[in-house]
Amino acid sequence: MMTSTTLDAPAAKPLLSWYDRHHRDLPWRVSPPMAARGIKADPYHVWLSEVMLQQTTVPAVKPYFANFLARWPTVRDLADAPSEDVMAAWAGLGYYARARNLKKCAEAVAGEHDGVFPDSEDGLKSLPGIGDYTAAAVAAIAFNRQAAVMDGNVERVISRLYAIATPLPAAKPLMKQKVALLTPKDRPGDFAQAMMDLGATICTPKRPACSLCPFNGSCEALRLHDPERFPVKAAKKEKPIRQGAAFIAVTADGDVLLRRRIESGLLGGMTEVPTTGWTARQDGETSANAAPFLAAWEPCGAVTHVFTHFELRLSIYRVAIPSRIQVDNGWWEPVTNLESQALPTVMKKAITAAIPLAFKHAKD
DNA sequence: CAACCGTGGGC
DNA sequence: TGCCCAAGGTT
Repeated sequence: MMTSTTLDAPAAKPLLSWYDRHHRDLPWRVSPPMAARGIKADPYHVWLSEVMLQQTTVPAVKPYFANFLARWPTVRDLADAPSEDVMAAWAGLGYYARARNLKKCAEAVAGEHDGVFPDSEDGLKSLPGIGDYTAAAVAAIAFNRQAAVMDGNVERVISRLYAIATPLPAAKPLMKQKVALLTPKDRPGDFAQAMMDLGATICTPKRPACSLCPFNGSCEALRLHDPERFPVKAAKKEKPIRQGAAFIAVTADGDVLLRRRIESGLLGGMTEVPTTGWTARQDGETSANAAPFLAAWEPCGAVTHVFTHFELRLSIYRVAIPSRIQVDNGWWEPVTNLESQALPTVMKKAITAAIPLAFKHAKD
């Protein structure tokens, strides 16, 4: 039997054929059988899902996507919504700049584009929160444009197909070239989604199922018997630890003191309980003198929360007072209303440490 | 370009 | 259990 060391160049056809048989059914997706019945993708749905899916898993996005569409069926509805409502609806999904930009983008589309999304990559990329990936994805999926869509999945597939040894992110331009050469004029949206489905279900980071891959006859990494070696990434940096304290004040009526964080930076625009600054460890005392008002603050444990680039250790203090006290930049919210507030996960953890039953599905 | 920016699930 | 990772964008 003859063996060959040369591989056929990958082609889009086998991937699209694989996608027709093995595509995932997702709430925001017009799958091939639906497309065959003449159903078109709604750019608003595509855009909303793509923004939610930035660095976020499909299972995490599904309930948020359904809730957003139920509350704001069109991009104009979202543009007209109060920011507080949008931030509250986004709470728990993370990367809150996405929610702020989502609102700005909806306002731009509604106000400057007659409620119609631009149908070109350039037009889309000029909108808030839409970068290289999302512009290409919306252009391809919603508008059938021959755009080269490259996300983390595609990077992994491409890096393996061509055994690209250059580390990310330096290898991105080369990878994008390869994607552009592979992207077909026909069904570019399905091709993009197929590449992502392939990366999510077959060409996985660990233990890829190469025997099931439509590219297994033309994958250089597989030929080298080491697909997991790709993509090569730069070493990660160590996560520093920061400390602080959080203060949960409750009135006899069951109201909790809340504040709004500034618009920019970490958890920007979200709701919080009063806290100290979060600084690199300053031995022991996490100053209870930074409390929102003078009272007999009682320590009630600690909360650890891991952010993208640091670990936070919050000392929790609580106090029960007879009635509301006027506090600058703060307001009192009934405990029964906390569920509807724009509270990020770390704040729910802090509140739960002081008021165990504050949230119905609170963790211990 | 590198730092910043959340969260939850899987192994 | 700690680490890796998931449909990235902005500054």
